[in-house]
Amino acid sequence: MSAEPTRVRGRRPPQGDPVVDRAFALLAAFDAGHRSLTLGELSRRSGIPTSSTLRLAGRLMAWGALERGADGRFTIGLRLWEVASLAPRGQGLKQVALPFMGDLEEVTRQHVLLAVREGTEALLVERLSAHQAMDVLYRVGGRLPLHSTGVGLVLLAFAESSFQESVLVQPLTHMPENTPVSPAALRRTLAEIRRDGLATFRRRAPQPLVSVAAPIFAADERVVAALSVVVPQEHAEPRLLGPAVRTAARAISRGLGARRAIGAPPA
Amino acid sequence: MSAEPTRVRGRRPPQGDPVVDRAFALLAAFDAGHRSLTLGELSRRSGIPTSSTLRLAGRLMAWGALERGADGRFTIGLRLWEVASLAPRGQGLKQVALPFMGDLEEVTRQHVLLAVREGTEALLVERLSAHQAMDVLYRVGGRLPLHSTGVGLVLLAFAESSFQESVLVQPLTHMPENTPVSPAALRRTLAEIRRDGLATFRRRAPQPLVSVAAPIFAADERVVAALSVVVPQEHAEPRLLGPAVRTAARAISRGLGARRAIGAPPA
DNA sequence: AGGCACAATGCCGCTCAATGGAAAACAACT
DNA sequence: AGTTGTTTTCCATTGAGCGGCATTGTGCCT
Repeated sequence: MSAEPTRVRGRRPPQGDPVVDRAFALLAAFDAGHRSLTLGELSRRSGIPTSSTLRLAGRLMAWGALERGADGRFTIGLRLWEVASLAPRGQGLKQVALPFMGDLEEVTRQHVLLAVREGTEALLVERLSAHQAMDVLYRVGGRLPLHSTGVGLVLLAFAESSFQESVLVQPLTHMPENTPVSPAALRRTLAEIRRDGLATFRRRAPQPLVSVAAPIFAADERVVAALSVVVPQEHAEPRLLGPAVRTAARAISRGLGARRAIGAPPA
Repeated sequence: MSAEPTRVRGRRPPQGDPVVDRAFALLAAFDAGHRSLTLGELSRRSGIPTSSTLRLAGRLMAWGALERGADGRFTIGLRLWEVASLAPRGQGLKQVALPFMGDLEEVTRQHVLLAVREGTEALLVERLSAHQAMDVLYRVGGRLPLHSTGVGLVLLAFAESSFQESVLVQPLTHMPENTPVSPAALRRTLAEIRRDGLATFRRRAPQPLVSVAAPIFAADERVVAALSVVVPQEHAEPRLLGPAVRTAARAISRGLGARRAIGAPPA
């Protein structure tokens, strides 16, 4: 009966995720270490078959979410950057903060960081660094741990307590040194930060440094971001840095519409 | 015959664009004047029926491309900003340029702009502005005309000649004043810019200002961006600004890997 | 408090856009 | 010319996406 070889081409394969999710999976295949990808890499990293990857990537290119160089490698497109710059917690925040960050940088001549909380990490929204500043730690758009950076501690200290607990439950370590963090000590640190409206974080490795961070309040009186300066240990005069950071943070809060923007305890 | 009311629910409606295009149409519904949208607004601005908009927006939220506030309004999500920050022509460029832009700002105490070409316009990648600087003109992520801004003229002057012609063919006007641009004069201006590696653009309204711009070269020796300072007319000493901008632009080019980065004519 | 307009969400049966394996075209190596 | 890996084209199938409609929620003007 099967004289004819009956083409089995066309049998619809089992499907994966919905199209939209796949499209964004393509975008998520890019990271700091992989800013440009070939079709094959894109396919492997996103887990989508090559042919589907090509079809989808083609659509993303047509819109401008991806670009393709002369060598055939894909990169994130400028059109995506353009709409993404409308993110209130990204560019919107940065726009208000940047001039004040510039002031801080001029005074300290080191690094000035602006970060927000995203999930269980801090996301670096902006960084100003003088030429003569110490080696760079984090890049803009990158993620920082909440429990072992100045900005992270501030964001954690002013987060909802339910979220704090979920973080404190997990085992935490300071990363380059790989030393464990005591939950009790961290709890005490967070209380101090809330009391002072200021966090001071010291790190030994890779270089000894001090980070002084303060919260930034939005119009609804909640903490939306953290501002900090990072200076080398020997350079440090935290007693002088504290007021400077707090003042800048307060100025930014006022720029965001906060009225009673705190930064110091009522008494 | 039609005794039964025969439910016509379910008849598949005529479809619009493919899903992926629609998803990005949702993102494109946001702009500088509309950073947050209700479901209805999002639906109207993207041309997608409400129910479909809700379903799609839900998926975008699950991924983090959109966020929804307590008031039900949608905004661009931070996760999108995060991947978009990997765009080589956006953040990548900015990362190299920022320190040198900072130097320029400190000297001039006014605006420093960094822009790339995107389609027939310039896209503002970064802007530094001192507090005491004159009123702000453009925002980061916004678009500028090629033919009536300093950075735009540089990008146009160093673009492929086929593209230049396509621009020169169209009728152009300087915008706030609404005066027409003479193609012959523009052609001469572009030739001068190529010769000098420097553009000087003056504008009367809304305030008299001078913009001095220089090209930034990438590793392949092509112009990928333009750098400029914008200062008020009375303040201006273009003879001094020129070398400063050119030096900074050259430093950035070198940072991008350009070896023979020009900025002045060979002789 | 009733009526009106608009916004947001839930529901569901129909179909066509999206699907991935196969194979061809292309490239870069021996 | 053979081997290996990447990119692109082709296509028969089918479940994910479709939007009209109904319902509920929310302000605003009588």
